Amino acid sequence: MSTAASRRRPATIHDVAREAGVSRGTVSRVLNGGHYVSPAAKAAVDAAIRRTGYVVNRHARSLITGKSDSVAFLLTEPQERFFEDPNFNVLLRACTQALADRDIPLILMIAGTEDERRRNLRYIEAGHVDGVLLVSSHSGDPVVARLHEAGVPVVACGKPLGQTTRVGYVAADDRDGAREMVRHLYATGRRRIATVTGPLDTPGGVERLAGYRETLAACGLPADDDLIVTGDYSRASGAEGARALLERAPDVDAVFVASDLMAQGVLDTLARAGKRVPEDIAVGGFDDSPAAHASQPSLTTIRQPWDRISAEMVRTLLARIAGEDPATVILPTELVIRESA
Amino acid sequence: MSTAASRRRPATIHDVAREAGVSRGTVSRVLNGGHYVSPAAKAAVDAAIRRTGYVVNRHARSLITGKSDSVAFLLTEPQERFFEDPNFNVLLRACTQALADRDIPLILMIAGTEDERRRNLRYIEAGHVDGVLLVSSHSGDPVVARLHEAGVPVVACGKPLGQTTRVGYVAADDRDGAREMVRHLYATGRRRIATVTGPLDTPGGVERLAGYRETLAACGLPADDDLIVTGDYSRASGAEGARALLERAPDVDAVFVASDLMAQGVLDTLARAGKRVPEDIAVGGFDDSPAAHASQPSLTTIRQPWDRISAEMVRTLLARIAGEDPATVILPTELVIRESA
DNA sequence: CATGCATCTGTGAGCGTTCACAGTAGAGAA
DNA sequence: TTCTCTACTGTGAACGCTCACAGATGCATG
Repeated sequence: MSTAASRRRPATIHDVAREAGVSRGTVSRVLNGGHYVSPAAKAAVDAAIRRTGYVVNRHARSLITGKSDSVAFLLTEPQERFFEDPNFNVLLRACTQALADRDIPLILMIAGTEDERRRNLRYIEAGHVDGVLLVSSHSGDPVVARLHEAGVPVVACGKPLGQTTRVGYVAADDRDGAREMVRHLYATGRRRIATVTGPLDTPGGVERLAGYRETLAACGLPADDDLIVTGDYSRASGAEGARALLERAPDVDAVFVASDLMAQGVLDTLARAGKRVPEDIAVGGFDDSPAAHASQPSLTTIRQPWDRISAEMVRTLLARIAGEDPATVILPTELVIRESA
Repeated sequence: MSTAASRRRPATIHDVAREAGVSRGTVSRVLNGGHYVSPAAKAAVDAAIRRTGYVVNRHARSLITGKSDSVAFLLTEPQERFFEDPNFNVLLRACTQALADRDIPLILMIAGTEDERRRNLRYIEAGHVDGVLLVSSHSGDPVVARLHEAGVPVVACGKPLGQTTRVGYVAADDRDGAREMVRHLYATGRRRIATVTGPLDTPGGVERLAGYRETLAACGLPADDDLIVTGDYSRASGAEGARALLERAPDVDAVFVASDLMAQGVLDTLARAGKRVPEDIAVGGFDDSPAAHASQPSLTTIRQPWDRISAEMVRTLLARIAGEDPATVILPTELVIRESA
């Protein structure tokens, strides 16, 4: 009677029901938690599922439940940033896996251009995904507001700046990480501590600068605008920033750089200027990217807990989808001491 | 009468039909190409769609067509490789965009462990995607055979080694790229040309080594096994390979390294050994990764046309889904001359 | 005037699920 | 006994769409 699953026509819930000698409803109940099903029926259904190789048709299910059982990973960044920043990779991978653990596929969306943004929003607003993991660090991003308006659950990576709507997000404690690094530089005897910041329309740029300022004040060091230059997270801007710093304040003995990539640029410039690191100038980075321990000298930096960030993003997004209020999660960073400071 | 799309209940094809004063069938025909529809009806439907904000429910469509209108991007690689190799990023992004142009969502799947592999295969075999973009460089990958057996259209990135089944793939011309690099080294006067290969169970490892050998022979240089060391694409293995090379053949004047990342390792070792690049030893890489022009000295390398590779992968996969036979596409590489050779 | 053909349109059926509801059986309480 | 409650099971009706088919129209052809 029973036959193995045919490649041609995949087994349906009907086939399973017939095979198990029960009704569709019972099979469906087994599929959805197994409540109100007798042990005997459940066993029969399980066996029938195994025999037929049945896999639920998600389209049919989604059609009636109205849920898609999938979420979007939406990246609204200019192209370069995506490639230069290794954090995105870690984040993407960890989110994919955290979702896979719950059997939820991740749909990757990249909105670099206005046109792509429109297309992706259309897709999302049509209800084709249950929620959105948003990676978008720039302030005033209209996507956040649009999604909120459409009633789509969203969890952002990093605090979305300049938003009037309340949106859940998960972030590392940028400010405290910066504090910790500057405290470390101070503790190792540095007294003229400069900084190369990130763009000031990103949370990382703003918060890390704030942590730097706070700690300088707390240590009793004077605030000096000559010690602050603004970068854009690129290696080139780090190199440029270090040049400016050396010119404006030749007596600097430490630089807190708001990203490892920029720190590479800083190291380039310092090497070219004949400064020894860390003997003449200590350099502290941020991110603990793979480049951090590959650089010469290896980089003392602040590790962001990307695995936990991803896990929390997925967890809070699913909670949001289940009806909970937007949540904010701030995760602690960790100082990683290597050669450069 | 007509009202804007309600956030609560999205417009259905019924709403559009009523709004346009036609039947569901006509609306459906407009949606699917507009054949056998009078201009007047089409205009009315288009207007109604715009007014209602209608977006097709893909689940309902998929339920009846049996197609999901989505494809999977399946990565079956050990974790490290994914992060270290910038090519994956380029590939992933370009594929996402090429698919987005055709309004097809990309579902990202990562199968690092056996468990993940099983889960992803189950999902794919259930027919939840129409096809698979496969990134898996190791030979004898059982995934290829499984997918083929399940009748799922597949296009691989790079030639799948050790497969008995015929599977379509898109690849750069590794062998010719290697030839070109070795020819370049020869043309600039080098006569003791060594190589650090990739793993020999990957197409890149095999083909680039073959190109190296061919060109040596074509140039009338003797084949010397002391000049060949095998790496694993990691920076560390490049450093290790260079050490072995310097010991076994102290007179080498050039190294063709099968990846930029390994070439970084080679440069590290050479610098430590006091060798000048390119004066004492020329170094040629492969990939043209971002690191190639960031290294000291910048790396002469072979560029793989990742944008075209992605575009071709998507194109051939869609053709395969449409019923065409598996296709093989080989794309030309390009020599990029910088400081190291 | 019938016939054929191409173009256009509406209708019913059905894709594979879940959900609400009705119904059954058995156990315990009144 | 009879009633109520709980645990379990089956059945129709959707969900929103496409597809096959039947029908209608207009126009050229025999």
